[in-house]
Amino acid sequence: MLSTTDERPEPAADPEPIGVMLVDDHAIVRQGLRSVLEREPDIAVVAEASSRGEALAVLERVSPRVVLLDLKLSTSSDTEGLELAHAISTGHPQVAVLVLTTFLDEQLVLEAVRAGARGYVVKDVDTAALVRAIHDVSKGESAFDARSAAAMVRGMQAPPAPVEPTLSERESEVLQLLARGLSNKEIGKRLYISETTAKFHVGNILRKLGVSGRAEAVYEATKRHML
Amino acid sequence: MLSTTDERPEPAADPEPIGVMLVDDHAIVRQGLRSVLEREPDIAVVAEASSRGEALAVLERVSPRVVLLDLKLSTSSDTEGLELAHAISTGHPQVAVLVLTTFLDEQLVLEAVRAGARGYVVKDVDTAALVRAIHDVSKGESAFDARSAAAMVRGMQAPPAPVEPTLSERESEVLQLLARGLSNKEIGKRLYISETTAKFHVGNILRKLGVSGRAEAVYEATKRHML
DNA sequence: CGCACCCCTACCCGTCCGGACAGGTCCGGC
DNA sequence: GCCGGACCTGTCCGGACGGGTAGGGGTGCG
Repeated sequence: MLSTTDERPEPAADPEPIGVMLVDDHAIVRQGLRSVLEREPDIAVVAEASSRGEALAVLERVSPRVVLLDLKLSTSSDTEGLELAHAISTGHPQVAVLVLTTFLDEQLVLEAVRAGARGYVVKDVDTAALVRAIHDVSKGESAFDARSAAAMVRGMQAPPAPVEPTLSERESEVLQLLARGLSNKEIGKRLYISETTAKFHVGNILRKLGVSGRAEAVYEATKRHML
Repeated sequence: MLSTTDERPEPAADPEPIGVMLVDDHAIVRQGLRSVLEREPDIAVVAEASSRGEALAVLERVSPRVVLLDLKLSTSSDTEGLELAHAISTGHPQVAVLVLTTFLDEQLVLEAVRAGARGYVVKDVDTAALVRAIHDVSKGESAFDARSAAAMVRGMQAPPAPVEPTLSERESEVLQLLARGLSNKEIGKRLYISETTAKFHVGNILRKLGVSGRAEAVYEATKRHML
């Protein structure tokens, strides 16, 4: 490689900067991250993407060492980011996925790891921590900020009841109506089934959610993003 | 007409840059915004704050023309940002509050305006739009990106039932317990009141929320960020 | 002083809920 | 073919729920 390009006064670092790709659907966030990272001599932002499809398309052409993925569980599609993380880490195993997110969701840290993420950093941290995390994952190590790591540990050692109950198709429908305050009779009418059947489904929902009443069911379902 | 004391020497290029203060509890976001804005010759980031208290304290010393306020309804304290917006716009009327947020919440746009915000921009927009918004509010105009404006219009012309019901202190407590599935009897026991009284409060909650049952109450309360 | 508002309590009553029985039909997989 | 699962239906019953009516207390305001 003929490094005829530029004569840096810095003889030490950057034999080759770490190529980073930014994935976030917010242009301003991407811009901000780019500005922050461009100050680092050994980091180069080599690509950006604002969606799942775009990210995967770009990865066919360029191969960054690190993908900085903003997992915003904001816009309803809670799992979209996780799917993308999984798609990247399976399809491009040489690329390290570093999840950057706004909130610390204990559950989400675990799911991110399962989806192949090599690190999880909450946006709350200072710039230095983010840069450190990028360095870490680029070297094949994992990188979790203190709180994420703690959340992960807590999640790991609490496996007694992690099994997310799976509602059947019908039960999900009933749950929707249940949340809007419909009585069993009304649910039955709406779904063209008898009140008895509606009660049957409601009972199953309560059992699966581990709750003892409709109100609590709505509360739990909300927390688990089932509504 | 606010063209007051200051005599501009140069009508042309930056006689004085627009002083902007950043309020966001995420250091990375602040850093990113600062980087973006520093590229604008006629904008100067003159202060930062990461919390309500800090912001108000800083405003005692410096007087930016624009406060860029990140209203993240993420961390539970949904109204904290709104309170800050209100505090700033009442205590420092010469300061324009420009709300910058991650999500477009129809309700929140209206509340922000009521709280005195002069503009509302979703982070999703490109940098140029943000810069334009800062210019606009600094000139005393209002600035809303297309979607926020649309949301505001929709909200405005739908005033038949916009009156947010206000729950009393006690009712809020009852609502919390209600959502966790407690029965009237249990609520009474927990709050050291009789079951009858618990029923009384629950009834008032249902009436104020305009719903007909506990389940629906939880659903509505969740939607209105009351839990 | 009324008046409004919030908080607390009691009784009645019809409805609904949730659980426990006890069945039935389909369907796909071992 | 048998088994499990999802889906559907019924009956019984004690308790919870929601609405109504009718009071008690306290605070703060004009």
